[in-house]
Amino acid sequence: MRQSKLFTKTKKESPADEVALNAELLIKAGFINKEMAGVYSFLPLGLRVIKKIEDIIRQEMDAVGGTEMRTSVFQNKEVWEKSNRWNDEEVDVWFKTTLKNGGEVGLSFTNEEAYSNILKQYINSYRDLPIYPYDFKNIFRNETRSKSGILRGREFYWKALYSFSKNEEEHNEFYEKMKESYKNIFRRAGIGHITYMTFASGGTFSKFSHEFQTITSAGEDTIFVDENKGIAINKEVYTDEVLDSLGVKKEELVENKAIEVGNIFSLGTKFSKPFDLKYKDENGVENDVVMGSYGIGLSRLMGTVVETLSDDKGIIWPESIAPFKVHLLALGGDENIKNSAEEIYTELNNKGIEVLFDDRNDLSAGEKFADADLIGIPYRVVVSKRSLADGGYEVKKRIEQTGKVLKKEELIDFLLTKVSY
RNA sequence: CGGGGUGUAGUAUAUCGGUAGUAUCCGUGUUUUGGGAACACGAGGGCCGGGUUCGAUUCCCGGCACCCCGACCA
Repeated sequence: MRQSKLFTKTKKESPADEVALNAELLIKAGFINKEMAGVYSFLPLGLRVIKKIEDIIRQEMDAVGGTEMRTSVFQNKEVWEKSNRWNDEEVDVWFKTTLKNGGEVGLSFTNEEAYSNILKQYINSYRDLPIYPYDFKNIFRNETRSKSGILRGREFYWKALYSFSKNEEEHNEFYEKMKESYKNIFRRAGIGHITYMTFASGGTFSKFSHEFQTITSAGEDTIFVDENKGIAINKEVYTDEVLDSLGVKKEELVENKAIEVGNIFSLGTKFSKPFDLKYKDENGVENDVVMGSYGIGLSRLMGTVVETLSDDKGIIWPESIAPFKVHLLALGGDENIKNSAEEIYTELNNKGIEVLFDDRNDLSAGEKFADADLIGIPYRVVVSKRSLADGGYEVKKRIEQTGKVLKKEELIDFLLTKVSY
């Protein structure tokens, strides 16, 4: 993509109405636009990041047998009355509105009811199970206080998968798979090293739920990390009894602030009962379906990455979710430079490498460098009088201070080298 | 929802009961091009409603919006 066609521009000044680092950097760099408290639009660069994250999650969900679908945002009152969650006393984050004919509808704040209601028609026999439908969608929560930029919005983008299993054993087997799946996702998104599977309160049907908590001072939760075991315990279940049952020692735990980027939860029959989700087994006997829920906030994950990976110049995107792999800068207006830049731009595109090409005229080198640092694309390639005199193109990683000059073929080889996540 | 704070050009800010200033951004022109270039000219502003006052952006009251702390949640 040519930067001359990218309508967003970077800002020098930090927004006055944001304190959160993620919002500050994402707004300055032109990834998001604030609409109101807790509500952000995703601009071209921001949407590319969201899509990259979505692709990673989709791959991992499909790998465990997930089937993607899309539930509606408008929610039917009658469906939610079955689980007694239409009630404002039970759920205080509903956005509700009224139809012309006087009927009420709500905007999705979670998906258990929608899935249970839909799957009711399709689950009859043991042959129909297990199944793992999931979707990506915008979720609406009327938070009393949204905060921290895109870490906690009133509208946010998430993935939710629900597992429908024949029994506890089958459920548990899948649940364990999802633990690994989630670890893969956060590793691939570039925050695996600071993200811990965290034991949290479980509800009626299991002792624990599992949260995936990323260490950051911007976090809302307090967790106790056991570095050796690679796990953590949420403050909400931090008791001697729990520590004993997990076999961890208090003196080996380190307290940290963290943000919950995902969670997995055993639901048991909490929803299959009210929705009458049953199946006949091989003997013709009716059994309750056993459910689980598995959520990830994609917009929150994006914010978490920014919150944890940046320097004083701007964002440092992990290659896996960066809006582009390469930021190509043409410095100066010589025909030689322009032609060389156009040439490499075309070749990289042909090789399938995503390039943001700063082809803007009349901008100083310093301004292009500053923009590149702020936007945070992993590889910066410079074409200039100097680079051409040195025999080619200067490539520098965002995380490194100095680059090197490569010939065209060397550069292409270098950029084509696969990085594994 | 309790507590605290803030509302001034697109953005970030200053001052002031009496013509609202600066930077950036934007437009035009000339000169620039390896770390947010220089000069000149130009365009652009007081959240809403009420009150006090000769006069309110400033003081008072109400509202709304936004931020932070707490409570609550992916």
